Parts: sequence; C-alpha cells; structure tokens
Amino acid sequence: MAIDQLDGRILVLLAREPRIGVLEMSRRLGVARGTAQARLDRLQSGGVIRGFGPQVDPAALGYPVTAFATLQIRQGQGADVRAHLASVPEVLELHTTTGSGDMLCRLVARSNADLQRVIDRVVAIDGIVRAATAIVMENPVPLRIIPLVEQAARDAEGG
Amino acid sequence: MAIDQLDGRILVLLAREPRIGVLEMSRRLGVARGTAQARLDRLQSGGVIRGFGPQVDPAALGYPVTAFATLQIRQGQGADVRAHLASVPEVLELHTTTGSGDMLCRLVARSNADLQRVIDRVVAIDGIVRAATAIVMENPVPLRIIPLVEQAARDAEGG
DNA sequence: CCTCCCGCTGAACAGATTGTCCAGCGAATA
DNA sequence: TATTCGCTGGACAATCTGTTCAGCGGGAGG
Repeated sequence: MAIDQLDGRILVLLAREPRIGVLEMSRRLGVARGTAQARLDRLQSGGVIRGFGPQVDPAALGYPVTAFATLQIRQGQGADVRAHLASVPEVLELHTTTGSGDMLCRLVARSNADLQRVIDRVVAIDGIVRAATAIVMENPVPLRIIPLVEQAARDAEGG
Repeated sequence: MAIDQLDGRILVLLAREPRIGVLEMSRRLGVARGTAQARLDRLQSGGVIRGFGPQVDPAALGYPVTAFATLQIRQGQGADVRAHLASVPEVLELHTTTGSGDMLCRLVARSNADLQRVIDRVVAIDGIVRAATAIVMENPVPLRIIPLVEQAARDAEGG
C-alpha cells in the first residue's frame, strides 16, 4: 500500500496524540477535514492502521518481568504446541522461525520466581524438546513504528 | 495497580471495539457514565493504559518480513550499540537480556533480500561481536494482552 | 488540444458525544 | 455513629462526527 508524506504525517500525529480527532488533525495538517477523513479511512481500510486498541502495560498489571523463550519443537507437533501456548495467558506473542529453534515466544511473569511457574507451564507439553529462556533486563528501544513510517513515506515520495 | 473485574471488562471492551466512546461503554457495562469515565481515567493515570496509539502493520507499509536477531555485544560497548540500533528504522524493538546473547532485537524488511541489507546495517558497528538471525515464518499468536488482563482481573478479585 | 476522472477544498446540517458539574445513596471504615 | 468513598442519574454548553454538496485544479487518456 502506497504511503505518501501526508499519510506519514497523519500516522506520526496519531502516534503522538492518539486522542486527537479528525477535525483537529485536519487543522494541524493544514488540509480540509474531508481530506484528513478520507486519508484516515484509506489507511484503515488499507490495513496500514489495524486499529486503535489500548496499549496495556503488563508491568502496571502486575507482570513486570518479560522474557523470550526459544522453543525447539518435535517434528509434526507444531499445531499442538501452538494451541497449548495460545492457552497460556502469560504468552503474549508467538512466532515460528527459521534457525536453530523452531519457535520464539514472549512471556511475562509477576516475578523471577513466577517466571519459573510460567515456563513450567509453557513446556508442559510433549511437543517441546528444549527451551532456552532469556530474561529481559532493559528495553532500550520499546516497540515503535514511527521511524519506519517516516522511512516508508520518504521512500514513496522522492525520498 | 489493582485491577478489578470492571476494569478488566473495560479493557476487553476497548480492545475489541477501540472506537467506542465512554457513553457507549457505560451502556455496555451497565454502569453510569461517570463510573466508566472515572475507571478509564484511573486506568490511564495508573499507567495500565499507556495510550491509544494507532497499531500500524509493517507488512501493509511494505515491510512483510520480520526477523529476530540475537546480538552478542563487546564488553562496555552497550551504550554505543543501543544508540546505533535506535537509529535504524527497521529495528522495531530492542531488549538487553540475560542468557547467551546480550541483546535481542526485532527487525522488519521489504523482502528476504532486503533483510540482508538491514542486518548489514545493524551489525555495522564494532560493538557487535556476533549476530544470529531467525526469520519469522508464521505468527500463530500475534501480540496480545486480553488473556493476561482477564487473568489479572480474576486474580485480583476472588479468582 | 480537449475532456474526463479524481482528489482536495470549504461549507453546511442534524445527531451524538464529551467534559464537567451536581445531589443523593449505600457500604465500608474509623 | 460519623465520615469517606465510589456509584448513580441527571443536567449543561461546547465540540465533534458522519454525511452531503458544489467548485476547482491537475493528470491521464483520447
């Protein structure tokens, strides 16, 4: 999907001030409201903007510990393992990957001790041959998208 | 921060229908608008809800390839590497971790070929001793929070 | 060179929502 | 028993949304 500079500015603006309305947005962008609305609709229907779901902080919910687990899966057990991991609330994300491991998942826990409980639950299925866990200590770059959006906007328009 | 069942329902509702307003929310929850508003304010000021930024899909922006890179950092070069990685738009996320590697980062690229360019750029700094990359093939569990919210709500209230 | 199509502008409208008050009520607490 | 707290239900003005309209300009195609 094509992204021009105006689209880029819309995304940046929304990221910076999510509560902003279409009207205020059009004012900041210096375009007519209809234009802002049309662009926003296009971004949404085009799938660039998936939604505006609340960004919930696991730490504030009482889960301050984050970890990444690399799982090695027994041949043909992938589906079972996926279903099992999906049923664990502390599994926030799961990917199947190339490379040494077969899956990578993001976990959270109430404490380092609690992480053991979570991991035990994660590996409590036959399909998992081996699990390697890395506990997150710092998060120098929190999940972000703005720089990429700006890059994409530049690329698409004489950048 | 304490989360009761009502808070949990608010978060679930917001996740399911982000465009919903406080008024409609109060209707669905069966409480007064003031109550819904107060709860929402509390969740936001308490840090549970960080914000409502747009969820942008990198794939729709033209970056359909995701990968995780495990980086081994030379002693004392951490700060330099962090700054360097933060300057790469395709680095969506960066963590420092325990375990064999020292850092874990999430990358996106326009194609598998383009991923090579991204990785080259990532490792183009002395501080990185070794890099192991795992390309994401599937994403059986996209980043989610609802199950954890429900868990937290149960825990906090006679669950 | 001309015509059509598309996107943007500026405006208008009714309907709905927000932010913000208020007083009353019930339960838990000191 | 007196106080504090959260929830209810209602009110207000101000604002925003969804939608429609006609006009304008540039680019594409003929």
